[in-house]
Amino acid sequence: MANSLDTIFAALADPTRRAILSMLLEDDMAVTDVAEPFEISLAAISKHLMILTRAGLIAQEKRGRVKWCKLEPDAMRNASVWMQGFGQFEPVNLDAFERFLETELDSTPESGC
Amino acid sequence: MANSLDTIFAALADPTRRAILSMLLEDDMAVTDVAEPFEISLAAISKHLMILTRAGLIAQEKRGRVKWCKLEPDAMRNASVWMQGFGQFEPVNLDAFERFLETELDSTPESGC
DNA sequence: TAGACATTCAACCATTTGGTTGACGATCCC
DNA sequence: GGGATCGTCAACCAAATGGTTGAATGTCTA
Repeated sequence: MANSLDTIFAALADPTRRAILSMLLEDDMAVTDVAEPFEISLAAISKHLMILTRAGLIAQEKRGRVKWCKLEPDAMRNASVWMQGFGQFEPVNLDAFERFLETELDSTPESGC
Repeated sequence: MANSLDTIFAALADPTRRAILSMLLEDDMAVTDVAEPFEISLAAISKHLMILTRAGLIAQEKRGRVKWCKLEPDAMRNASVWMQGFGQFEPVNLDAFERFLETELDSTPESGC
């Protein structure tokens, strides 16, 4: 059920949840900090995080009274691979590839060993 | 509005719609033929096709009384590019990349100039 | 121990979604 | 022209979704 394309794409369909994922791209965050930039209630954010967790897109770990959220790349990769099957019939994706490779090269040194 | 990540991911979240997209990967199809393998009504299929069209994932063209559906790869590529941004912080996607590049190399000669 | 903080639970609400059915507008063909 | 075929529209329905609020749980700290 986690990592199924149904739940992954449904999770990605909401702009709030995509924004949360982008925030987590920078760093792991506590639930309260995730909620801070949004107008909606903390309970609503909690639900969004539950949906992202069930989709396998993030993982939550409780340390003390704080629950930390971090990206879990596998699920997104699964969906990405599925989608790439639809790119095969056109000579596309090369620019995206180049941008990806650049980012890869740029971030490798500072991401450390 | 078409090609927005909201509508694209929402469209991809439904298994029936993903199955339709897979069918269209093989060939363009008329609405009735798209509906044939499914248990649900033709009207329901028509709605699914409308959602896929509004998301920019397919295009529909009416010739005579038959409406032909064909894949429109741009929208999916947009979403795919967005998703690839989440692969950058891990040394992943390389296998998918390799598979893609192989397909790319295989299909380039026959896709012509 | 008491209070503050972090997070979720439970009940509720409005809207959207995915499905149905039946009627309808086009179009093909006899 | 008239019947079959293709597809959508309209009205309806049940379930899911995204939000709210208030109470509850668990944990830190003074």
